[in-house]
Amino acid sequence: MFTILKKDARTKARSGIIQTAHGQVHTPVFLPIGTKGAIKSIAAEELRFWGAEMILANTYHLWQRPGDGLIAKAGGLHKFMNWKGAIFTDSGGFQVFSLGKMVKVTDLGVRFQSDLDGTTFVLTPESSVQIQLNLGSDIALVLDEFPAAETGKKIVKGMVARTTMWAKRAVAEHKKLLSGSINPGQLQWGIVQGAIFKDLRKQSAEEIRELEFPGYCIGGVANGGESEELMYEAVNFSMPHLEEEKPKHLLGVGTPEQIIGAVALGVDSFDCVIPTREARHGRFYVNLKPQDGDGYLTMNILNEKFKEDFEPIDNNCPCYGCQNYTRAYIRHLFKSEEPLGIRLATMHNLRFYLDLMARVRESIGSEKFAGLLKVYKDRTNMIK
RNA sequence: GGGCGCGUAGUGUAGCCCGGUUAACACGUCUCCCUGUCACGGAGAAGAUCGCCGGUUCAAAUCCGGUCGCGCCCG
Repeated sequence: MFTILKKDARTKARSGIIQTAHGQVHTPVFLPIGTKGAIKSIAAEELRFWGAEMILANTYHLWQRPGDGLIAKAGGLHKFMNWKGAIFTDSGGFQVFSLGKMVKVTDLGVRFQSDLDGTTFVLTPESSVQIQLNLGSDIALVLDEFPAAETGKKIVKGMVARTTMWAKRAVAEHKKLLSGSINPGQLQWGIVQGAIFKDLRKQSAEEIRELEFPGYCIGGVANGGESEELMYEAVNFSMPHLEEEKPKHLLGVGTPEQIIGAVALGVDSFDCVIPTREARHGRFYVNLKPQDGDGYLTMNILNEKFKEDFEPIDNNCPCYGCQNYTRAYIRHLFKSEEPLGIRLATMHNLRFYLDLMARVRESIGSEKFAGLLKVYKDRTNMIK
């Protein structure tokens, strides 16, 4: 169930509410990534306190360890990790594909060797549904297949066809098992593929739309190497063929400017490793000073220029690290490989992303969104 | 006083015996990268007149002499 609250006058941006079995999710929204049932270094309560309403967890990793059976025994992933909000689960396909050469894809599913112990497993559209039902997530994705960057059209066409076929099987399996599962309120969303090809995106969207999912993902845009323009094109090629009143998620995206750009195209939700992974590598996302207006910059705290800088990362940031520690100290933590550095950076970057999305939500329906969009577009142009 | 060993980037070492293009390696330092998270990871760069002086040689970190410093042993 998705309710659109406001629409932007000049762009396709809208704000809304996704109703899940574990509460409301206000869109546009960013989902912090908790691959293995944990946002690295962050407790569920903290994330909740900062206003996060939905996180992404990963079917593949939880299936492999500790196993979806164990999580079902725990009463589902929400209880297991003590997360009171909504959970969005990936199908597991992306991780299997990223394992590399051990993978063999057939119509049945994806066969691969586990990276934990080398055992051969097969992930099928059906088993992906079963695992996600055991996890009890609120939004589950169907298994899909997608190409690496710069794959030929013929191959992509085959992947689109297989994605549709798998989606049909996933729908059937979900219908069969949902009512007896841990979370009977689980929603299943479809995924549009088709890489950068206009007609294939259209075909994929139309075929997936026929299956009457309550929401959609646009996939295959964040596998690296592709330019920002191609990414927006892939979104634009897909959106017109999906119902306006249903929520859309852009898988794996992205930088702040990419997210705002996609919001302007009508996308409602996002997930990305950037804020958390880059935090672990010492990069902080920092808003410009209030007098300088909207926009941001990044700060590599490992840089020598911060060695004797006794100011906070960001004077105007309410996060724990900015309220209590200096750049010099946090740099020291990173240099000394003290885990506290990673934790402070992760907290900071997640708050940056969450606060940015809150500002985006507030701006939609007023003149402000166009201004925000312009600032971030300028930044994109500047970077290019 | 005598004997032996060691002095090579910030640190620790390799190369020396059997001289030969821009002296190698690790850690550290610096910069960049990260897009449905095997990820506190990946890539690149800077940094040494080889303790000092002299000799042999076409050519010396490498061989020879001296010298300084450090360590150990014997008196």
